[in-house]
Amino acid sequence: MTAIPAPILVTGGRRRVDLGRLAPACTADWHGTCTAYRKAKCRCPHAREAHRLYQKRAREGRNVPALTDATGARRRIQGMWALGHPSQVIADMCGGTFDRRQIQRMCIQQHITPHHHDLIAATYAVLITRPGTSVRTRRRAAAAGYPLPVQWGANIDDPQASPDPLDVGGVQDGTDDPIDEVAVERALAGERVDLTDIELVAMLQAGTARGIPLARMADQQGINYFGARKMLGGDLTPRRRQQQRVEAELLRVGHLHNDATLAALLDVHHQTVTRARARLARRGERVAS
DNA sequence: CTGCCGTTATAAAGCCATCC
DNA sequence: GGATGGCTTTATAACGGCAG
Repeated sequence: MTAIPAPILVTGGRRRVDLGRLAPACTADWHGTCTAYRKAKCRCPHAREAHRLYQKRAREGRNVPALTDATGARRRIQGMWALGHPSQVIADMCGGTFDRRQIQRMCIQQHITPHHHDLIAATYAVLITRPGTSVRTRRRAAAAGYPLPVQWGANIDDPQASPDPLDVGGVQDGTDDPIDEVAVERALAGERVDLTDIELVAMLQAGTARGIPLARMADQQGINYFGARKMLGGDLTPRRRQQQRVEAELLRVGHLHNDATLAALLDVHHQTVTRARARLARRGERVAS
C-alpha cells in the first residue's frame, strides 16, 4: 500500500475542481473529476468517464502530470519583482485568483497548476511593459540577483536556460540589429535561432517563398503560429510597434526628458526608452536637441 | 471494467513574526 | 505601515491493491 515515488510530480495540493452535476440524483459535493468520483462518490456520467480513463491510462502508464513545471512562473515573478512590482500588485493583476503569499510561494514550488502558470504569464506580459512602483521590491530583487525580464528570451520556460548577462548599456534583446542573414539561413535550415523580429519576418517570408510550411517554421522557432502568420503579413508584433512608438517620441521630444520621465509619459519600462535611445544612436539618428 | 479502500505527497491557505 | 518570510494546517490528486 505504499505509493511509488514518482520521478515527476503528479500528486498533491490541487484545489477542488467541480465540473458541475450532470446526474440530478447525484448528491456529491463536487462533480466530474476522477477524485470527485472516488472521494465525493460522484456518479455523474463525466465523473465515471474520468475515472474509467484514469484507471485505463494508469494501467498503460499513460497518465500525464496534472501540474506543470514552475520554472517559467518563478522566473516571471522574479522578473516582475526586479522591475519593482510588489507581490500584491502581481496578485491583483492576476484577477484576485490568489494572494501575494501564493505569488511568493510559487518561487519555491517545483510545480504549479497550468491555470496558475497561464495567469502569471498573462500578468507578466502586461507588467513588464510598465515601470514598477516599489523601489524597495526592486532593491530586494536586485540584492537577491533576480534577472530582469529582458534577460530572458523565448526560453523563459526552459529549465535548462539561463538568463542573458545584463550589459551596462541596457541593450539586451537584440531587436535593434540589422538582419543577420546567416542567422536567418540557419533558422531556415531548421536550427533554433534567437532571431530579432525583423529577422523573424525575413525568415518567415523567405521560408514561405521556398515552400516551407509556416507551422513548421513557427514551431521550430518556438513562436505562436498565429503570431507568425501575422508577422508574415508584414504586421508588427506589439513589441515592435511599441519600439517604433518610443523611437518616434525620442526623435520628437527626447531632448526634453530623461529616460525615466519619458518612460512614465509613454507608459513603458524605462529600459525600453534606454534601448530605443541606443538604437537611434547606433543608426546615427540624432535625438533633437 | 467498476467500485472501494488506505496512503502519500504537496499545493493552497491561514496565522503570525520580522524587516526596513 | 508596507512587504516579505516561516511555520502549520487543510484539501485533494495520484497511487497501489483488492474484490466482484
